[in-house]
Amino acid sequence: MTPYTQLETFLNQENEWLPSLSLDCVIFGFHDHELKVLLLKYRNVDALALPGGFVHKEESIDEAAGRVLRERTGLTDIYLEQFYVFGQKERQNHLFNKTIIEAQGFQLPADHWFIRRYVSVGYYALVDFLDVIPSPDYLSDSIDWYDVQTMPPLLLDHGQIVRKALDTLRTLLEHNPAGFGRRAAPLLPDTFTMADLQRLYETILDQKLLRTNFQRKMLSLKVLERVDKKRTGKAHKAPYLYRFKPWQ
Amino acid sequence: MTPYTQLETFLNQENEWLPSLSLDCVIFGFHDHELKVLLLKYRNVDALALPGGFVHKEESIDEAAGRVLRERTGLTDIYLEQFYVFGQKERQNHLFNKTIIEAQGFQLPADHWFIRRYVSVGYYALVDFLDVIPSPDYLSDSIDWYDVQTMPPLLLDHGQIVRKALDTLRTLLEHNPAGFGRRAAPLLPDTFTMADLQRLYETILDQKLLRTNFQRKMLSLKVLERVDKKRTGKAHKAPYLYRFKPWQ
DNA sequence: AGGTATTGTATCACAATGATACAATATTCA
DNA sequence: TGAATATTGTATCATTGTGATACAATACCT
Repeated sequence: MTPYTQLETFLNQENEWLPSLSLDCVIFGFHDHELKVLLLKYRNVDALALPGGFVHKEESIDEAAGRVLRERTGLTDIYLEQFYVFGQKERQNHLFNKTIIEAQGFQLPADHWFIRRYVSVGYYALVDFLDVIPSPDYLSDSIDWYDVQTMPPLLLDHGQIVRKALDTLRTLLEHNPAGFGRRAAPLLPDTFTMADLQRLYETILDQKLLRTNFQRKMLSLKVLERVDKKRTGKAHKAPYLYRFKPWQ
Repeated sequence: MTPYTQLETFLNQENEWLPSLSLDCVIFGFHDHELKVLLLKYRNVDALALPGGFVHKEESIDEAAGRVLRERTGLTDIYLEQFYVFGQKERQNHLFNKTIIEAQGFQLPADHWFIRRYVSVGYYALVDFLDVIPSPDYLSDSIDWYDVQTMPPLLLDHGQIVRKALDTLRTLLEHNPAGFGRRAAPLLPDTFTMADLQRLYETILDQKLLRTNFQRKMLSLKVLERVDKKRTGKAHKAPYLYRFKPWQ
């Protein structure tokens, strides 16, 4: 099917979806000491946006979020969590949707379902950066990882949505570091050093932590398992490697 | 307007609302050392349900929640917070809605907007028990306060919604007692004793707290202001009265 | 006027945390 | 080859926060 007919098919699928409800996924990865988020760029539209989607009439919103994540990343069985509903009347996603469709050469009638007002449920996911092979769909030019700290301004309220997701992550990490540690497992390689883990925490919290106390704290949580010595070619004492213990 | 025509008008208002989106309000009050929640009973239907509503096409979901609260309690400027979205496909609110309408003697066509699937945003509010004069509307028999601990089973997933709201309150109270203290102001009279405050905390947390440590903790938060001596007729040492300090 | 139940505060032990010190060590480089 | 280097693992000290207990103060009752 050509992109053009795919799009046409999509635009005729009004009855597939629950009206006025959408969802946006903030998909976090970690690489090169940077917290990354998966963003896509629509054809002929300049700014970046979150991957999002709609809810089938016969699926729960959690299932819909899992499906969107799978469609975008190919990943299954990923921890996904709803964190907020964005329902400002000024969201103007209808203008945004009109723009990305018209950039493809289509004209939409004023009451087309795709350019109505949507209330959007925000979900975030923590995924393994290396497992994701981003591949753009028929609406988008590209889908890629961007550093959360330095990403360009996003379309609509998507910048706010990313910030809220980050806030949620921070709260989780401050109030329930053990729970976070487990869910954060995909963000790190199978085994990692304490310094790796600390960099992840520092990136999310956006603050420096005292190395020695961080180590003490992490070990006291009993969620890490010491593996071996790292011996790779660094000119210092070789650090221990750790992995997350299996659940419970 | 008679209840009958009011209901008829309402059932014709499909275009007023955002489709597939509803909201439910968990309105908490505190009285007689019990945490209460406002529940309504629909005419000719036995079980209890949360007051809920829909979102106007020209209002944000937060505004809609404020409006629903105002319609039910007459209260304005109340702290309201979104705490979760309930989007299971098995929610079956359509069956529930069908039941409460047919209990009024109406027959609805199978595709009527009121008996479609809804995804519901949960909001909670903390209000002054004494300020609320519950008055039932044309769909409901009664609206009244029920003790959270002993309330009867609720319709649909409304029991789960109340529990989730309580969980959110608990988390707030454990991780941010100062922030909670401020928002909880409507739950207590203008001035109150430390024992009153402790009973509120114990009720929400559903656990006993050590009196002396509770007092120390609360005073350390710097959100309370000591007022006077209580002299009312209790056969003990008169406790101090406190009030919440104005914000910041 | 003494008894009673409750309240306000002090204190002790212990756990958690911030901060600093220092020895151990894998590699590099003189 | 062996000292230099940067980092790592652990110990320790001071401070703060918390659970638990003790006790004096006091408003009202009888």
